[in-house]
Order: sequence, then structure tokens, then C-alpha cells
Amino acid sequence: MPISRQTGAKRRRWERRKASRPEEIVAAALELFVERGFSATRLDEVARRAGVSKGTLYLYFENKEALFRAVLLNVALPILEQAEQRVADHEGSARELVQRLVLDWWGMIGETRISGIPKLMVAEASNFPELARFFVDNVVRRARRIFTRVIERGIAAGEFRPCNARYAARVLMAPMVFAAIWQHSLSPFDADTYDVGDYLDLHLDVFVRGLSVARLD
Amino acid sequence: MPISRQTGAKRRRWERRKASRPEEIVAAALELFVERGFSATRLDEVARRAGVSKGTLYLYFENKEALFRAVLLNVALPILEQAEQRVADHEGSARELVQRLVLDWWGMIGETRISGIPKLMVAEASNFPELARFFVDNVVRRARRIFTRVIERGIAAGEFRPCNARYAARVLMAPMVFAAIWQHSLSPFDADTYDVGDYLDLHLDVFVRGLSVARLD
Amino acid sequence: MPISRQTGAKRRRWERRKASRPEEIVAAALELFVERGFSATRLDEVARRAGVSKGTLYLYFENKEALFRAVLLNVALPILEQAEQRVADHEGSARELVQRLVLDWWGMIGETRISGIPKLMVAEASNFPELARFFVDNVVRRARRIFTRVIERGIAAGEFRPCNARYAARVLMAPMVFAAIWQHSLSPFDADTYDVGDYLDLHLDVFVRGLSVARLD
Amino acid sequence: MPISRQTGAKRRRWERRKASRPEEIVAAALELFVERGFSATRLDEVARRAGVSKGTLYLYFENKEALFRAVLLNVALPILEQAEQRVADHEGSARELVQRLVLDWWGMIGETRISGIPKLMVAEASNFPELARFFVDNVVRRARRIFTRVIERGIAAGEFRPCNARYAARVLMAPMVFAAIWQHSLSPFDADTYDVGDYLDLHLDVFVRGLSVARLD
DNA sequence: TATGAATGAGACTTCATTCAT
DNA sequence: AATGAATGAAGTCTCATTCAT
Repeated sequence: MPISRQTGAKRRRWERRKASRPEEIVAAALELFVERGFSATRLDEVARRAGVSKGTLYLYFENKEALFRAVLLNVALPILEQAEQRVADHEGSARELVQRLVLDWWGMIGETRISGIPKLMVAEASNFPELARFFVDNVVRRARRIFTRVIERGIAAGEFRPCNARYAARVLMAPMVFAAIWQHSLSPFDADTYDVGDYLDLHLDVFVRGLSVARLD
Repeated sequence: MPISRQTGAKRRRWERRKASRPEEIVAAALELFVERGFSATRLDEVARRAGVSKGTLYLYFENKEALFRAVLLNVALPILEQAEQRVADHEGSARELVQRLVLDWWGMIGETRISGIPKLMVAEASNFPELARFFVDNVVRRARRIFTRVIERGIAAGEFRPCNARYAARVLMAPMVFAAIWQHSLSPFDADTYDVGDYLDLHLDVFVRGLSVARLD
Repeated sequence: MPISRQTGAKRRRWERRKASRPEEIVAAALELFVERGFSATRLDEVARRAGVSKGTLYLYFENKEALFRAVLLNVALPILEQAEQRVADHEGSARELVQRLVLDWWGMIGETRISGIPKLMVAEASNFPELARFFVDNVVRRARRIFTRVIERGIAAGEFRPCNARYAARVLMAPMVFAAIWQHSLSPFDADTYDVGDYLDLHLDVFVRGLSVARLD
Repeated sequence: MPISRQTGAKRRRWERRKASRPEEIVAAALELFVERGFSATRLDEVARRAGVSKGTLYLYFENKEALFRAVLLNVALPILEQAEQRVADHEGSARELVQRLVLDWWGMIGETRISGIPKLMVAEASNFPELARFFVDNVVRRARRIFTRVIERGIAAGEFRPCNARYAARVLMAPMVFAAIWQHSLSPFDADTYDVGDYLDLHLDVFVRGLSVARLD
């Protein structure tokens, strides 16, 4: 039985938790935005899930759109930066690197709520052009650049066949990002369940073989 | 008495063929749903774009959700069935077939509004579970089955290495579907433009090489 | 017993009265704005008093402020223009004219709701600067100009003593406008009732005597 | 135990004289009520302008309406009483007295914030009936009585023509009160600037001449 | 005393839906 | 069949008020 869980349950009405509030709100908003989309998410429910009143939201965020912005900037960006860092630190052959990049990404993000961001952005892009632009510039293209560089390195090292590295990076990333989108959208309605890890393994195997100069056995 | 009022001669140029009304409405709805999402789409605007009054929508569709259903059933499904058919008719080596399937799909759907459906479904799945289930069962899984079969054929013929054909089908499809989603979401905000045809060519080349038993030169 | 009042009472829900709606809404808004002020007036109540639903207000007016504007432009302005016209047509001695101007104004406006406009504008001026400016330019100064001209004419004709006609016009107008403001504000709470007609008569008598060159007996 | 925490030596420079808090709040409220009206005034801003927190308001005033009451009772009333006193002490001819009363009033009140009270009361009267009644009884009628008495004295002394002194008092006061209202409302939007002193001088000159028995030259 | 984070009723506004015409 | 004025439930947001600190 958990320690000391039985008394604190009845949260007092005027309790204040200061610094942690905005994070809790953003976390609740992330969940709901990912689940229902921006428009279909009711602030009422964000508040309820964050355990605050409706008015409290407006203490920390100017309006619903600002909350959306915060979700992206305060949650997605830091984690993606961290991922970027971790990924940049990798060493080894291009082949290995390609595989580590994808598997690490999924390992870090895949099972968390963060993986809902792509779906969210894809769904709301045209309703929030500036945010879309921001997201593309600061997340998508940065990620693409990393993958592109790794592939270029592989080509330079004679590991990979010469090809358009930018396009290859897109090909490499698509199944990975799609897995995240799928998981947060139609996957629950799909009777054909699948293991994302195995799926990514296969993708990586096929991709690396397909791109390699040498015959891999 | 007014002159020539009884003849009906004043045929307005935008007088409509009655039968096409519902189609026009559905077409308008498709555009807007894809562009903005279901919640953010105003029926007012659907009506305006379809060139009818708001009230008219309700002559043909019970409510907004029914219109959504109609968009999927009346527009997406037929076209996708047609695509399925065309794709099923293909003959040739598995390698060739794989490539034809993907390129045909893009050729038929890619530049049309239909390609917005994946984004729309992905965005609204959790808000419309039955529709999501329907879409997965009648579109996604059917498509997956076709791709799976082709790959199985390739394995059986000794063209492709033995592997989990279902997973390979997912890997094969992901970049294709992702291209459609991307085109209708973040692509307009992406300074790195790309040619989808070239992208798919590269994907297919890498995929087929990666899956093939023989060395392709 | 009033004729045919018993059947039409139960106003049907979907009745539409087209053209008259905006006027009815503006009339209701005028009453309430004058009575409570802009901020304290609830659109709910405007709608109820106009016999429409809340949503209907937005069919005709973009928002609450636009309704305020409409009250001024569509109600106050026309009537004041009419008053201006009528007043400009007057002939006779300056003395008579001065008296006619004031008494006519009161006769036309005094007992109507329009006389609440000065109080309303005075109360809300600083909250609606552009509207205030518009009101001053198009109503106040125009009225002032009329009065100023009459006094100048009186001076030129030797009826009135030379003086600053603009200031004299202000002195002449103040008790008149103040009567309107008073009537719509503190008058109902004043145990000392008074007859505005008598009050204006006295004002005019004193003013004209005080300004005249000749001794009036 | 912390060092030197008990001495209270750290006297913050903006440490306040406790006693003055309510006055500061009332002063801030007066300004804002006059400027924007009661409803449109935010307690948030009252607090900010008074240099206290929102919660502090409630230490001194039960609610917003009580603060409004306090503005009238604690600020307006005393000053108006003082004005009344000073005015009552005057001696001299009725003519002189009339002029002193008006000019003194303006001299004392005109340039201060207190002169905004009439506008405020006029705007909010119907929203606060008891307060309106109180204001009329304790301020308006008392002032009127003073002016009435002076005019009666003038009539008795043969200075002024016989007339209804109560009405004459109203006529005398109106331009004066109106000047105050104007100053706090539409004056800032009026391109025709004017000098209130000159205006009142003209008013008094005309009024006294118009009421006098003797010819004034 | 004093604070200011938190509350929640209630305001303005939107928009899917209805129905007399 | 078609319209579009009208509706009112429901959403976002505001702000007077409360109370733990």
C-alpha cells in the first residue's frame, strides 16, 4: 500500500502550489489537445484535469491559443532539444548511427505524451500558421538536418550509396513519425495490432540495406 | 402588370442541376474539413462554399457529423475503392508491382483533395470512434492487405527476403501516407520544398533494394 | 378593453419581422444604456426588452460597442439633425429666436428617451473616445454653432450687448442640457420636484434680459 | 535563529503610515470611478493605483459598492460641507454673494478631482438608488437651499426682481454644475476649448443683470 | 495587517440547428 | 426544394470576492 496517500486526498480548496501550476496545466492541455484537437478541447476540461478552476488558467495563459503555444514551447521544444543533443553525441558507423537515432527517438518519446505533438501540429497547422512555421523551423527542420548529416557522413565514408541525402532523411524519418501519429489517432481502432519496436527494426534493416553500398548479410 | 415576369425567361446562370447539390456540399465540406479540421469548420462556410444556404445543408444531412460521415463514405470510399481495384489489377514482378502500387496511388490521389482524408481522419479519430473504426476497417486494412499480399508474393517468388510481410507493408506504406498528410498540413510552412515524386522514387528504390534477395545494380 | 389583444399575445417563436428588428433592438438598447450606463447594461436584457433572443443581436450588430454606436448614429443623430433643421428655419427677433430654440428643443426631445443621450455620452465619453469625439463634432458643436449664430445676429442687430457669443451660447445651453441630464439621473430621487417648462421660461427670461441692451419691461 | 530579524531595522522606504491606507484607496477609487464609471472600474486597478493588493481592499471595504459609498461619504461630503460652510459665511450684497458663491465653488472644487463627483453620481444614480437619494438630500438640496436663500435675500432687499427663488437657484447653479460635468466627460474631446473662469463670469454677469431690478452699467 | 493565487458566477459571443416563409 | 432569420446551448473569458499564508 502506498505511503501516506490516504490523508492528503481531500485537496483543500484554497491550497496553492505556486510554481508547479503552469506545468500541470500545460500537461493537462497537452493530453487533451492531442486527444481531441485544439478546437474540440474545452478549457473547462483542461482545468478539471489540471485540478484547477477555469479562472486559474487565465492567471498563467492569456488565452487558449497562448496555452497551445505554451504546450509546444514548454513541453515539446525542451524534450526535442534534449533528444537532439543526445543524438548529436552519438558515435560509430553511419549504419549504427541511423539505427540509434531512430530507436533512441522512439525510446525517449514513443511511449510518452510528447509523441502526440506531431499529430496535433499536423491537425492544427493551417489554423495556426505562425505556430506551424515555428514548429517546422525549430523542430522539424532541425531534426531533418541531423538525419541528413548522418546520411551524408555515410555517403562520404563510402558506407552509403550516393544519393540525395535530404530525401533519404525524409524517407528514413517518415515511418518513425508516422508511427507516432498513428499511435495517437487510428491505432486504437485498428484490430491489427503491431509492435512498434519490431516495425522500426524492420524499417531500419530494410532502409540501411537498401542504402548501403556493401552487401549486408 | 409587370412585363415578362411569367415566362421564367430570366434563367439565372447559376441555376443548378438539382441532383448535384449533395455532392457540391460534400465537396465543400471535404475541402474545409481537411483544411481546418472538423470542429473548426463552420457550417456557414460550408454552405457558402457550396453555394447554398445554411438551411439547405439540413435537407441532405441530418447534422454536422452526418456530413462528416458522408464526406468519408460518399467521396473518399468510392475513390479509394477505385484505387484499390486499379491496384489489384496490376501484374508483373513483385518489385514492379510494389512500385506501381505506390506511384499509382500518388498519381491518382496525391494531387487531389482526397489526399487530405488521412490527415482529417488522423485528427478526428478519437472524436469519432465509429467513423474511425469504419475507416480503419474499410480503407486502411484493405489497403494494407493489398500491399501485404504483394510482398508475400514477392517472398514466395524468391524475389524478397523472408520477413514479416505485414510489417513490411506498413514500412512500405508509411512514407506514402505521410507524404499525403504532410502535404495537407505542414508542407506549406516548410521552407525546404521537395518533390514528392522524387521522394517516393527514392523510397521505393531503397525499399525494394533493402528487401530484395538479389543484388540490384 | 383593447381591441384584438388577446390572440396575438402568444408570440410565435419563429416569427420574423425583418426590417423592424434592428430598430427595436436599438430602441431597447437606448433605454437601457440611458438607464444603467453601457457597462452595467446586459445584452441579455437588451434582447429580452427587444423581444428577441440574445443571438439575434449579433445578426444586426457586431458586438456591444457597435450597438452603442448604432444607438447614437441611428437614433440620436437623425433626431438631432431634424431638430437642427427646424431650428434653422426659424425667423424673427433674436430674442424670440433664442426662446424658440430652447423651448422647441425641449418640446421635441425633452419628454422622449432621446433626452437621455447627453447623460449617456457624458458617462461613457472616456471609455469610448472615438464615439465621444464623433458626438462632440457632430452634435454638440453643431448645436453650439446654431446658438452662437443667433446670438451674434442679436448683437449685430443691436438687440444684445456685445459679448463673446460663443460663451454666451454655452451659458444659454447649459441649463437646457443640464435639465435633460438631470431628468435621467437624479431627478427621480429629488424630493423637490420642479416643472422643467417653468424652469426654462425663467432661464430664458433672465438670460434674455441679462443680455439685452434695452430694458425689457 | 536568524541574525537581527527581531530588530525590524530593515525599514522599507515605502513602509506606509497605516492610517492613510483607506484614504489612498478611496482617492484611487474616486479617480477611476470618475474616469470610467462604476461598472467599468476594475478593483484590480483601484488596488494598483492605491499601491496595495487586491485583497487589502477588502480589509477596509466590504465590497465594491461600499467603496463607492465611501468615496461619496468620506471624500465628497466633507469637502462639500466645507464649501457649504465657507459659502454660508459670506456677507455683502446679494449680487456680490451670488458671484462669490459660484466663483468660490469653482475655485475650491473646479480643478480638483472632486468636481468629478457630479458626473459620477449622474451616471450611476439609477444603479444605486439609496446612494442617489443620499446624495440629493445631503449635497444637492443643501446646496440648492443656500443659493435659494441668497436669492430670496436679494429679492427681499429689492435688489432682485420678484421671482421663484428656487427656480432661479437652479438656473444659477446649472451652468456651474454643468461645467464640472463637462470637464470630466466630453471636454477632452472638444476642439473648442474655453476658459471656465470667463464662462462663469459671463454667466454671472448675465444672470445678475437679468435678475436685477436696477439697470447695471 | 497584508498578500495574491485561486475561485466561479456571469458576461459576451459563437454557431449548429430549426422552421416560417 | 430552398431560404435565412431566429434561436439558445455552450464556449471563452472577466473580475469581484475569498482565504491560506
